[in-house]
Amino acid sequence: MLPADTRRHHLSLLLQCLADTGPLSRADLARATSLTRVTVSDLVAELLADGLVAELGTKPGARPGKPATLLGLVHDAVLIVALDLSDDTVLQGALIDLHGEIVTRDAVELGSARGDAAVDLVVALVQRLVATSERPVLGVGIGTPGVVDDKGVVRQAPNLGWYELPLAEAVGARVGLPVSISNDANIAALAECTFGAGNPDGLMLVAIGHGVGGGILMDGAMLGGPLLSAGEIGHVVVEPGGAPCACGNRGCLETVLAVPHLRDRLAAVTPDAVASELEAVGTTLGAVLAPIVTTLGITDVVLYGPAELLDGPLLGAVRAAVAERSMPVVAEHLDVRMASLARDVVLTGAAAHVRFTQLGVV
Amino acid sequence: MLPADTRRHHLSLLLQCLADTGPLSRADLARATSLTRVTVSDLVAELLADGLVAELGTKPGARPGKPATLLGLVHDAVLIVALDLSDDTVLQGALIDLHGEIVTRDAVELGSARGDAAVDLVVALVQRLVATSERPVLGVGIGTPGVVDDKGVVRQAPNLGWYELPLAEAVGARVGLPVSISNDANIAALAECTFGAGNPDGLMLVAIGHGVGGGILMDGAMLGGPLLSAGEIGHVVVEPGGAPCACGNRGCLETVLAVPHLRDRLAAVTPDAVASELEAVGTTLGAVLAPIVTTLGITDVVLYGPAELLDGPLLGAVRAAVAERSMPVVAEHLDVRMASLARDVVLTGAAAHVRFTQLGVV
DNA sequence: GTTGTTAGTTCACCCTACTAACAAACATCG
DNA sequence: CGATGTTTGTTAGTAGGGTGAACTAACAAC
Repeated sequence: MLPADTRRHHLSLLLQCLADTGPLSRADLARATSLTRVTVSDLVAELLADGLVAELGTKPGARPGKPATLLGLVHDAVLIVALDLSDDTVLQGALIDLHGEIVTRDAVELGSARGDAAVDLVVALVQRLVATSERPVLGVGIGTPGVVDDKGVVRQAPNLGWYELPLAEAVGARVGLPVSISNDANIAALAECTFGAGNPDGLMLVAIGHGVGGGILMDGAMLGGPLLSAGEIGHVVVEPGGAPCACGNRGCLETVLAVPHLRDRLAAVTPDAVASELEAVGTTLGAVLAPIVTTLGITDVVLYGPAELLDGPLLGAVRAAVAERSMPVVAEHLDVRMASLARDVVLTGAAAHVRFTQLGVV
Repeated sequence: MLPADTRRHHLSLLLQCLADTGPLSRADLARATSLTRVTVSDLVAELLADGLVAELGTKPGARPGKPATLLGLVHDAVLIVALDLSDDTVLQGALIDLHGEIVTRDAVELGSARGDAAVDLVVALVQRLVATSERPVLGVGIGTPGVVDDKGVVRQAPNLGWYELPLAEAVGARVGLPVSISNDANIAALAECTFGAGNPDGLMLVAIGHGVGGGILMDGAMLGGPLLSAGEIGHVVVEPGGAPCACGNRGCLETVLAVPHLRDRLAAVTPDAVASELEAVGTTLGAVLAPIVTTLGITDVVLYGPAELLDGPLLGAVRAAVAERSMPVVAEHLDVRMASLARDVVLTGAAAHVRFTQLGVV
């Protein structure tokens, strides 16, 4: 840690205040951060020079003393390149501003590309988006399926044929920008907390798609764990000795809750039995969630996946099952709901991740 | 954050290196921390002046160049006052050195003291221990039952009659030392990782006594959560509609696993059925742990409580149940065992907490 | 003895944030 | 309307922290 890191930290503090509270004067910032007005002025000057902050005129409201000049975040001063690699066929990309608004979209067919060829596609997509941007690019954020460590090494992502691949380093070297990489579900949880209504002190996102994954934020941080697998709820066994699962075990939650299995199951019953089938699955999920939610004291559980399947009897059953099996205090504070940002959670989460790593803004 | 914090951080880095690796020379420290030799010398001078570090003579091994002088931690340069308030009748205290070795013990009867009277007892015990110490006291660490926030405010501890009590502030003001307070189970988990064999990246401790509590360390940090209740596994419902619990719900894990209930249950069966009873309880606990362990990707589960009940068929059944219901990758890396430090976990954990907050040494 | 290597220190310099003092711009009150 | 008091933001000057360059000290190997 250099003395320059102190300065970066203080710059982050200021940006964080402006992001949380809206426009403030230098004196306001000094009070909020308990830095000196002098220091704040100096730091603000740097942010003004970078264009991240702009003066918005004098503060309204008639009070004695020299009128304050308000400072506000310039949300499109820089843009973030965000990639979502969670789809099997298409790599999604976007340019996103600091408020999480998508400015431009782009995509590339994955085709049969795997391994290095897939990396080439990622780099090409990033470069196209960078070329599109009319503003400086703050960095590149990537959400990928699989296991990713905190240094941007993809430990394994079978869908893309990546094993022990230092993707952040590789992409960073080729595009000349800082690159942040995370697991898609973890990053979706981050998006829910950053741009949605999620509580970063205790939120779990359950991603239901081809498989069942998830991500957890506790005390403001994404959980990783020794295996970098925190949040991976899909392979909790719900039916010992049940249907075999790709993981090697039997009766995993994924064998019941993953979208393909869910659709198969619904197709096998009469239309008027659909609701009760969904409820049964919801109850199963709730029974798995209850120990987790109670033990972690989580307040937000967010489901991410096809609303036509999840947002109805299933969600209701989850709520009921969790409430029945949790400590009352926890159940009172708990909110089980669908993800608020629907389809772009991974993209916006990748942007949030970059915003955090580069600017320190949560 | 002041520039002085940078220095404190660097001092912590050096202490951490010495604690992890054993005696090192200044040049070794410079390499390990990637600070300059100049800076390390300066920092070391400060640590030498404080007595936290001592020169141990020249480094053995014949190599060219000036021989290095080894520096080592002085583990009893300062002592820590640690308190364990988890017992209903006696407040335990100890003086503990930086290695977690107990130097002196002391205790005070709680009697019927509650509220402010209990605080007085705590202060008296601390003052007695401080007076006993032949070395400077680094700080006071307290492990208490109940809910404690990160600022040392006891939100509620019914056993002691404390509600919204700023205990750290109160005790700190009266004894003139920095005070760190945490939940007893959380702090026990910390002890297991600091002085025992626990993995701080993913460990859960389950404390089984009068009630059932717990603490979790993930990614090196104690989990708190929005309700400050992370780890509280006792009130997960294992038998919907089962026996009523103090929490207001029915069929909580605590109604099955808490020591009094466990003893009652064993007393009601014939001696040769004891093992199978314990196994049944162990299986229940394993079923609760499995979703948590799998979803967090935890590698260490530690049981803390009476070994004659836990360390046998019950532990074995927990292992089996968790393994059956978890993802194979997780089960492979998982170790379910008894706490290694037995009866002094809370005391040593409190010491570890102080060591961390005051010196930054994990 | 010479050479090369490693450890630890001295010195001059840069960066950061702070205190003290001040100018600008406003409200309020007699 | 002018004097007074407040608040904002800036301009010095200072103290603390870390760094690179160069130096001394101490040793092995030839």
